[in-house]
Amino acid sequence: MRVLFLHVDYLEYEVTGKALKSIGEIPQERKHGRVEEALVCFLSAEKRDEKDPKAAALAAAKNIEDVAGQLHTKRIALYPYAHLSSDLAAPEPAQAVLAALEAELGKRGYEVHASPFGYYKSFRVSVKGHPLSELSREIVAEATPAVAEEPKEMVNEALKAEQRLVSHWHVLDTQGGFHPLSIEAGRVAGFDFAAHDRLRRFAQYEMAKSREVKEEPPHVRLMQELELVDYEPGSDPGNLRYYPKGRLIKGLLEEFVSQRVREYGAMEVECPVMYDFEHPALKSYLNRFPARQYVVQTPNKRAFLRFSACFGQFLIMKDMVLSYKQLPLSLYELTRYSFRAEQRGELAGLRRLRAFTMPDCHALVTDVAQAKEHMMVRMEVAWKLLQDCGFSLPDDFEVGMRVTEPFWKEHGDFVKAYARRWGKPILIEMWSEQFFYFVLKYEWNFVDANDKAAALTTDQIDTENAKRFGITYADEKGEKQFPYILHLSPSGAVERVLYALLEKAAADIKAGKPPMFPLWLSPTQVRIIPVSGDQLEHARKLLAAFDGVRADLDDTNDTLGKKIRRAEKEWVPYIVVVGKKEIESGKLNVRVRSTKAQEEMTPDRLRKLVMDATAGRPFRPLAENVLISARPIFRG
RNA sequence: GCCACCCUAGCUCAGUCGGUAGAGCAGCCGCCUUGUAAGCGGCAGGUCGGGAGUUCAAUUCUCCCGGGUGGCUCCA
Repeated sequence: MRVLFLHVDYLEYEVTGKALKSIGEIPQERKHGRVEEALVCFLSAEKRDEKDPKAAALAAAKNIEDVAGQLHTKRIALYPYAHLSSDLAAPEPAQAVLAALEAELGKRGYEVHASPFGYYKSFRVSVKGHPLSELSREIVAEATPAVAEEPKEMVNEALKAEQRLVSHWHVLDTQGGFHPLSIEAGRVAGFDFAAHDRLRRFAQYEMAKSREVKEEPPHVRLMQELELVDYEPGSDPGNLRYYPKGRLIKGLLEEFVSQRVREYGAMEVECPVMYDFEHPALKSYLNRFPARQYVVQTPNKRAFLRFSACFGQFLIMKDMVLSYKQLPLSLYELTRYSFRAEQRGELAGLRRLRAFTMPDCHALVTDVAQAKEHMMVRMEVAWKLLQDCGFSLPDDFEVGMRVTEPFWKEHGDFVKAYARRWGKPILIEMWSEQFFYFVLKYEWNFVDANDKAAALTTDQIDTENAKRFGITYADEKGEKQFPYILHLSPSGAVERVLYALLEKAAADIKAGKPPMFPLWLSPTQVRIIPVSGDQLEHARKLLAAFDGVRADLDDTNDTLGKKIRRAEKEWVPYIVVVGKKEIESGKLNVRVRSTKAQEEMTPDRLRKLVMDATAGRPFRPLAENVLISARPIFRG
């Protein structure tokens, strides 16, 4: 609510006409009025007052009383005046606020004159002109616990800091060459990008924030058409639904990432999804992490939903008894979910979500030297993992590295070694000082067809949080030391892995190649199609030859062409057609998606082909009924 | 969150200069028994995203809300 206070000799007004069509008639005697020696309050009720008109009226009454007290007047004129605010309440709630305010002031012993709401009025006013006679205030209702309006998001110090952040950009090539970048005429300059177009697009995205394409990301249509993932209007934006086939793929990715991180040596733990705002360490951590939180009201406190696994693992680590002999030491959790209340317009399909699944692995290391060494160990884990998920490295990604100037000066060799290992030039953002809890952070960014970049794998060297959370280890002398902490997400958010796979497939479509998932992720690996109903029984028996393979059977009585088409639209990698010939020969006619060829082979041979190509990856059985005719449609 | 645009059958889309809507595919029923990306016929299917307003009449015009897309901002 906004109020303009005027201490007046007199105020006179006269109704000239209705301002709102919906407003009721008023009696003749209310159509004009005059007050003398009064405190006039021009009032605008605002949107935010609608939630609790009573509380708004109460807060306003308190303010008016405060001002009236200083002016020693008991006479108050309330004058509805819409022009004080650009965010007005709707007429009904506004009238409710004003009525409640009038009643409240009456109760407090004031003589209250209220001019009518919803009418144009002419007025004359004589203002006294002393220092207190003109005054405006913006009044916000105090939140009472029972009806508290929770802030939709928390904007913390880190977010604000990031907005002020000044940084400088460079390209670091594999020979250690360091090229400062600048923006000239909207284009990134300072490095010859001729052989590195995607790095150019990434730098352009990061530095100039300008987009060259303005299209819907192709993965959105694909995720829907393939019945993998879809929007869920019944939830909050950025919280998606997964259909059986999407759940299958996501589940396999989740299992695979976790498997690899355990093999690397991390210990898997599980932590709560919500945390107390008032916990001292968390409170200060929140202010160093640039993210917006979901806020939840528990029965007796306000909590935020985790946006990563960091604090859960830190709270465990602070209670652990640790020796230098045990470091480096890693804890791991696959967070389903991590929550970030991203701004509405930032959400995009699977690229940017409010609820996402992030593998998060924190390693405690003794010092910078061990941090650097161990970061490279983890880099190899992530490298192999993404390769085995179906990506080409380093081709499919661009490194963005953020580093503080002091770290660069002291450990530039490490950064150069990293670029050499990566095998292509990397983009470096350098900060003159340490704004966040890390001194170095890298991300592997997938740059899509629309020149949008999305970070997948990321690791950081954290120099602050051990102190903040009280995490210590005993060194050789038995003295307590604060370790450094590495923050690795080996694959990045699982949803983003799926996003990148779909975007890659979309690029294949554009290039005239058949789009595919890696075999171990294909919802159907082998589709058996009988030529006609006569072969259906034989085809049914054939399923038994594909133990350990996701094989299904098109038992509809559609034509062969139609059944082939259906399988192709589902991206089935191996389509087995069974007719009279095959029954007689005992061989299968296999339509191979990747080569578009038809090949003759035995059932055993095909099974072995699939088993070999998926060895070492997790397996899940079919997500839906083995018979096509028994499957529902989730989405046309 | 801000600015712009979009929302019609399960899906993809027509359409109504304001008089409550149509196609293809999918679904169901029947015929066909199929040789490598859509066989034929019939039936059924809609609070035209939700609410309010203007109007004799709103899917159509206006406003609000929701969902989505693009841009800004921002990130795993």
